[in-house]
Amino acid sequence: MAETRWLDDREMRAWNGFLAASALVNRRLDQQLKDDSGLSHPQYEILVRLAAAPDHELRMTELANGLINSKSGLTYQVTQMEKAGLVRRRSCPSDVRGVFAVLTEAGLARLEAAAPGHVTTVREILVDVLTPEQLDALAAGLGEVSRRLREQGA
Amino acid sequence: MAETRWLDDREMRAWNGFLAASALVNRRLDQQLKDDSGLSHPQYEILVRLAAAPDHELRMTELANGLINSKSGLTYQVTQMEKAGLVRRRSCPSDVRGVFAVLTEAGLARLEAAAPGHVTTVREILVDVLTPEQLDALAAGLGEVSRRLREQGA
DNA sequence: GGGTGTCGGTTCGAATTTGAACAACTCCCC
DNA sequence: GGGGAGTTGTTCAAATTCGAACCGACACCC
Repeated sequence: MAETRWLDDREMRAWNGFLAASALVNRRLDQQLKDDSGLSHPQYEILVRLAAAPDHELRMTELANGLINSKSGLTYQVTQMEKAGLVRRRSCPSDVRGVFAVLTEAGLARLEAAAPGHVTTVREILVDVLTPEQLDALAAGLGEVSRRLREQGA
Repeated sequence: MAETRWLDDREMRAWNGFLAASALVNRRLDQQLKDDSGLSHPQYEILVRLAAAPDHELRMTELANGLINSKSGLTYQVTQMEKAGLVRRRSCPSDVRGVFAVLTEAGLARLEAAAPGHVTTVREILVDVLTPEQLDALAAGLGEVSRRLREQGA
C-alpha cells in the first residue's frame, strides 16, 4: 500500500494534547462528581439528557445513541439509577418492545444539586483555561469530528 | 456562595464538542486497534512509551504517571502483556522495590505492525478533519489544559 | 541501632463495561 | 395471512477498571 503519512510535529502536538486532555479531563470530572454528588459521569450524562428531553423521558435506544455506552452498558446504568430512585422505566404503549427511561423528582433534584459544582469544575479545568478563539476552534473542529464519527459509525 | 456562572452558547458548544469527540474518538480507536492488531488502546500506549524510552524500558511508576491508568490498572496491563510476550519485567538493581517494564523484540515488532494502521485512523477521524489553525488551537489550548491537570493532580 | 514516615508495586474485592447471544416484537412485501 | 429481515432491550460471561489495604524496602533523624 501507499506509504504511511506519519504525523508531523504540529499534528503530533495536537494529537497528544487531545489524547492527554481527554483522559485527564474525564478522570477529574468523574472524581469531582463522585465526591460531591455520588454520581458517576455516565449517570450525570443520563440525567442531563433526560432533563433536557420533552416530558423528561427518552427511549433507551436514543439514550444509548447519545454516546458513551453500549446498549448493555446503558441497561446496567439505568438499572442502578432505578434502584437509587433517580429514574423509572415505563414501557412504550405503541411498541411493546420499547422502554422509556423517565426522570423522577428525586432524579431532577439530584441533578440540580450536582450541576453547579460540575459547571464550576468544567470552567476550572477547561473552559476558563482556553481563549475565546480556542473555544471557537474547539467547537468547530471537534464538532465536525464528532459529526463524522456519528454518521460513519451508524 | 457566589452565583454559578453557567456556560454560554459558545462555551457550551465547545464543551459538548470536546466531550463527544473524546468519547467517540476513544471508542473508535480502541476498536480499530483491537480489530487490526489485537491490542487495546492502553496497551498500545504502553508500547509507544516504552519504544520511545532509552533502552526501551521504564519504571512502573513513570509508566503510570504518563497517564491513563491507576497504579493497579498498570500492574494488570503489564501482567497481561507479559503473558503475551510483549513486555518483560526486570527488577531494579539499585532499589529492590523498583520494577522496570522492558519492551521485548516481539513487543517492538507488534508495535511496528500496528503503527501504520493506527496513524491512518488518527488522520481519518481527527487530524485530517481539522484545519491547520484548528490543529494549532488544539495543541496550544488542550496542551495547557493537560499541563494544569497534571501538576494540580500531583 | 531503633523508630517513624514514605515510597513502589502488588493484591484484593467490588463496580463497571463490553460484545455476543437471546427473546420478543414490528415491518414490509409477497 | 405468512415468512424473513431488522429492531428493541435484556441477559450472560469475560475483561477491565478503580480504590483501599497491604507488604517489603528505603530514608532520615535522634
